[in-house]
Amino acid sequence: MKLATWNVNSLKVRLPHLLDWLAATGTDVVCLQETKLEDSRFPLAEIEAVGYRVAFSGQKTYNGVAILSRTPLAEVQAGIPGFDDEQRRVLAATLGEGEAAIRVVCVYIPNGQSLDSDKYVYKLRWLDALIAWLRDEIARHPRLALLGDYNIAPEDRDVHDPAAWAGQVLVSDAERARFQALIELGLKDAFRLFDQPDKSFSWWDYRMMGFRRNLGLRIDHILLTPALAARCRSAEIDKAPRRLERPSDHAPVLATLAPEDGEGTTT
DNA sequence: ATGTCTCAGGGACTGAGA
Repeated sequence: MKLATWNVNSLKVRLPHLLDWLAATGTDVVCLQETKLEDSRFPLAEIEAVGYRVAFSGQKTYNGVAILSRTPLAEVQAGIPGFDDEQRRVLAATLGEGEAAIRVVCVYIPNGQSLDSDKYVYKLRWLDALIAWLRDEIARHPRLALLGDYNIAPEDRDVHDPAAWAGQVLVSDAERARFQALIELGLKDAFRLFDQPDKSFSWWDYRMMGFRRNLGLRIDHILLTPALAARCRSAEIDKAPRRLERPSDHAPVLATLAPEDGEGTTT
């Protein structure tokens, strides 16, 4: 089972990339961020036509999240319960049933703009609400995957030039402490379960020829509870869509899970 | 290198957000 996350930076613009990529990779579940589409404008028919069920929570111009899955989605939840937020940044859904059910949580964590911005205060508050909610959610769903654009580079090795970025948003101590709090809920960073090339990034600024010079950050992540991490066989960043014409500024991140014992076998 | 891309409003370009 291939799970993925991709900040598409406008689903309207990136729909052809997404459909090509789904066909090329055979991804089973993908979490999208920055769809930037009101729900009435979501390209439901085009996506269903290629064999995916969809849940989405969008708004005009900004934000917007969606989950695409080859199997049905249940218990769909938009937003963090009890956290009042106009911005469409969270969507959760359950795949499968009973013991084998997997809870998928798609997040578009606020960018924060800069350390002296109100948006940074919002980011930290938002992360605190996410952490508190996930504590309960993980207790209810031992098989949980948290996928999305975290807008946090967890470590210096996730930053092309840590000295240049020191003290900036996306790498600040307070943000990294929140990422660590997620890890302390028991979640594992799927990408770091495996040896990875140095200077592996998932986002590159459109400016300064950032992608060609690999001036990137690793800010898109797949975190897995231990039950899912034990089944994780590989994780990678797929840079291919970033090389296309009119790319998103983010590349998709993937994790492959082995079937659970007894799952997918015939008798 | 205030660098690029997307979107809305409004009907050309500007500003916001990232």
